[in-house]
Amino acid sequence: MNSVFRALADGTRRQMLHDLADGERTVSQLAEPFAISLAAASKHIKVLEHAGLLRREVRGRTHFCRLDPGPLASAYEWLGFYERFWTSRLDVLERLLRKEDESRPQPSKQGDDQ
Amino acid sequence: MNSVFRALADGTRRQMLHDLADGERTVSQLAEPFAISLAAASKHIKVLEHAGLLRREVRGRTHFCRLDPGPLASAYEWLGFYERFWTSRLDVLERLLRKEDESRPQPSKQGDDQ
DNA sequence: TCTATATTCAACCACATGGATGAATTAGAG
DNA sequence: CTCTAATTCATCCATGTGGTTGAATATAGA
Repeated sequence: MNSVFRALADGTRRQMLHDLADGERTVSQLAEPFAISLAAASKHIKVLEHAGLLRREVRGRTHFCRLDPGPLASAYEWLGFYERFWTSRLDVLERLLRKEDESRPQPSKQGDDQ
Repeated sequence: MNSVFRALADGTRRQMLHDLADGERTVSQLAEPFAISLAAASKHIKVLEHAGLLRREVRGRTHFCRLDPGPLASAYEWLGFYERFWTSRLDVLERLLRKEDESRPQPSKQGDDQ
């Protein structure tokens, strides 16, 4: 779990995952959108691989990567434990009120509700 | 999002969140289960706070912490994008086969499928 | 075989992280 | 006011991270 969340804690790697969601990609293809060296991208890919989020298949001199959703499912499951906290009536009410607050930046007469 | 996943990438902090799921906790209470200094626990709590996962209310000399589920909901939502990958028929089949494989450690005749 | 391509490896650097420890801050309790 | 409790601050340390660069490895192609 540690390595999974750690891997997700970086925008570069999250976008790589997003790219992999469209299908198989080579290391160069994954690196292409970023202004970093291939070696740096290679390290990111290794982090994803170590977290089990990415599987690599070497065909010739090219490394083809594909998404492995297993750890994402585990993370999703872990977070699911807390689902009740953001779907509870109290929390929904609280967020509604906060949203109300944001869309009404004139604190002329706060306290109509609640 | 970075800071949220970063905060979740540590077992100590994940357990703190789990403790907070049972209700309000003080800094000392959150630190108690761990064999680390209060200062170290305080740092963990600050990481959670910075990620927006924890709200702090100072009453007297005691800091009371409670869970803020908002960022967890965001993370959950982010992961939800990939849900189709672990609920697709192909993936379910693949995981079933892998589970079959694990429960049958005699590789006498691999290659029946595929 | 020679060369270009795809990728990793090995150092190196700046900075973040998780921990310890001891002093500082703040506030109840007597 | 003084003592103690709750917490942070400041400093230090070892290790990890994200990045660079240049060399190494391995394969495809002429």
